[in-house]
Amino acid sequence: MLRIATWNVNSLRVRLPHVLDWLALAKPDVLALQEIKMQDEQFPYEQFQQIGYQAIVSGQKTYNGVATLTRFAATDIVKDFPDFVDPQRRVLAATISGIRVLNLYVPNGESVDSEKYQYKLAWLAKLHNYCQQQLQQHDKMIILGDFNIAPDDRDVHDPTAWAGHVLVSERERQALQGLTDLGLVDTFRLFTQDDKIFSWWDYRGGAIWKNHGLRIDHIFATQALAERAESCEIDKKPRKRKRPSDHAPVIAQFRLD
DNA sequence: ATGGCGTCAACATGACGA
Repeated sequence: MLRIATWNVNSLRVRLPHVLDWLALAKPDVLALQEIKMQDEQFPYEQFQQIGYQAIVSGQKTYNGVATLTRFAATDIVKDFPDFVDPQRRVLAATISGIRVLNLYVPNGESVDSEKYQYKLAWLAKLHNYCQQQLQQHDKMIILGDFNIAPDDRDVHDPTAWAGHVLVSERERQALQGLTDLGLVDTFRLFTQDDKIFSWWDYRGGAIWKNHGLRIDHIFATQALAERAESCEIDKKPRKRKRPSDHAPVIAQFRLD
């Protein structure tokens, strides 16, 4: 059995108590964190070590930064897409228990007419190439993180208001479809076709209490793993605590032999 | 139409996020 989760914590410094509490309750084997907003030297390795997790980190001051906590050894660590020089720390690949685990913080994109949107699309093209290359070497692969893309209108609280905007725009959705075309499966949709289930809610306007959100945090898996998937769920409880991240953790469970 | 909320770096307020 493998329990693996993803959570954009929006500052690990601020959210450390929530992360420690959630690890104790949810007991994942692996937790992919995004937006840790700290450098490697500031990472609280000891506090995770004390509860049985080792950490691999690609940190960055102020913005971005990803880390993967794991109960099992992590090898073959990669922190950049090949041939893509990027000071922004958004990628962390490792092999854990024979599974290639790719932790991602996909760029936000700001708005569809911005430079940052072009960066997002270019970044997603590099991701596609990297996945294609990795899939040739690994039949068991999990790609998880904050994708900053809602796959379809079921994943959007108000599709009319959001139509054409960044996070739901056609070109981003096509990029995500490109991963599906490579054989990667959105594990959440193996278990429910319900609409209005979200992983992110705006801090403003009490969005969590009105369930005004988006499903933008995902756990994709290759077919070899998808057929062993037992669940994929979003845990809203941490989002309802005081001083929360604006994202909730997503956790999937796989049967392994 | 704008800001709405939170974090960071810094010490005022702008950048950034989604």
